Amino acid sequence: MSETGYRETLRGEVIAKAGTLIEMEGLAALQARRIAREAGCAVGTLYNLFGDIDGLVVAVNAETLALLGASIGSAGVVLGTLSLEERLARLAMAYVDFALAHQRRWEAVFEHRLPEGRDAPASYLEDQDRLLGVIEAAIADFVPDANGQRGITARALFGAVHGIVALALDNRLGGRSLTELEQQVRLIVRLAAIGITRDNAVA
Amino acid sequence: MSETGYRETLRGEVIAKAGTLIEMEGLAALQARRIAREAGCAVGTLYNLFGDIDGLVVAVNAETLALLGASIGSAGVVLGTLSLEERLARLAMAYVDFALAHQRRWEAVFEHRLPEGRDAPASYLEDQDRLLGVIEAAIADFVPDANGQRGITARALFGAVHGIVALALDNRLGGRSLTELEQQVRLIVRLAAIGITRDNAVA
DNA sequence: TGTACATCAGTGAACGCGCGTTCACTGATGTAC
DNA sequence: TGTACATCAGTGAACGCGCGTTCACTGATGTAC
Repeated sequence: MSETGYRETLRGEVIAKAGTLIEMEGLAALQARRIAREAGCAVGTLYNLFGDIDGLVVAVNAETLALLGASIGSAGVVLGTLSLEERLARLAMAYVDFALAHQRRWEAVFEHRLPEGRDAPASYLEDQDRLLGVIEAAIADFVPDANGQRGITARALFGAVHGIVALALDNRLGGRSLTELEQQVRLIVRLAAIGITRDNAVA
Repeated sequence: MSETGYRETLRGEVIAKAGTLIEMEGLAALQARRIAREAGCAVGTLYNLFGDIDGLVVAVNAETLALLGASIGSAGVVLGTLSLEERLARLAMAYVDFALAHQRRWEAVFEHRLPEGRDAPASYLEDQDRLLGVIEAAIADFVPDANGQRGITARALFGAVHGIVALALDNRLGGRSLTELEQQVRLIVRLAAIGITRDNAVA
């Protein structure tokens, strides 16, 4: 379908440069003049390609989410016949690794706010669903799907790990060091795995 | 010691108005002219009182953290002889209630970044320690303190609940509705409680 | 008590900067004849 | 093939705005004599 013309290429390059810039100096460094200079195009071109700066940020964030999805996805396909705890640990560590490897870029996904009334593109939701799908698949053997229980569990687990990671990244509350981050994630994963197993045994 | 003079009173009023403004319209609405107008003082006065706008934000955030600390603290003192799960649930719901009641104000604590090289006041850390202290006290009967295990557990639990709440507040990832938020928090708390109990029984 | 002076928190018009955004223009490419 | 014209992505100087911040000034309060 889409023969990648010059326009597509340029667009991709700008997104890549913008991603790097965010990764290096954070979302606030993504200014029109700055990214134009670093991507080697004119300021006006950014507006041709992305509408406005928010559009560029959204494009970068979408790519970031897709990268995370791919990362978690690869971790998900090799879970084979592992124990529940080990499955959760693999997925959680994939998330931790991604967040640490793309720290500021990952923060930007949550930091950026669209102006009132404008909302994120559909791909955000799709990537989100794909992510949760991987988790749901990983726990499918252990959690029944009655009443959407499996979905709730997947979301709760994702949120739990996310929270621990987020607090560790800006150590405003909670996390002290990277070792502690890993300890905390492994702990919550172990507790959840035990809890899920016992809970089903009882119920 | 500090007779609350006019200056102290004014300072308190400005912080209160700024808190309300953030609560209503978010951190971005806290502009010098705006807060000066709403607090009924001159722009320059803000600089006399807080040094700069970041100083004002820090003051508001410190107050927010103190309020949360008080809230969790009150929940903590009535745990009596409740089960572990019930204890964790009470604390977690206190957190959820606070975050929902002061949504944008609470987001501001995590949204605001001090300029490079300047760091948050000591009171941030103190409030953080107080918060974790409450959680540690709640789990003390169930988690041994060897190797700082209790502290790790407290942080992990806090982070887990925080993550679920944070994702629910901006529903970019994870949380769909408030009912789901509550379901997820109750679930993670139950799983953790079961996990902690069984883990100790086994180990 | 009255007067002259010092102090200093409070004031707000004005400054300067940096940002997102625009738009008249350029020049490469495609099309018609 | 050659010429004239149309198109349109790309350009970047210039615009305008809104922000944080400053600083010469005001006037209320405290102090000295």
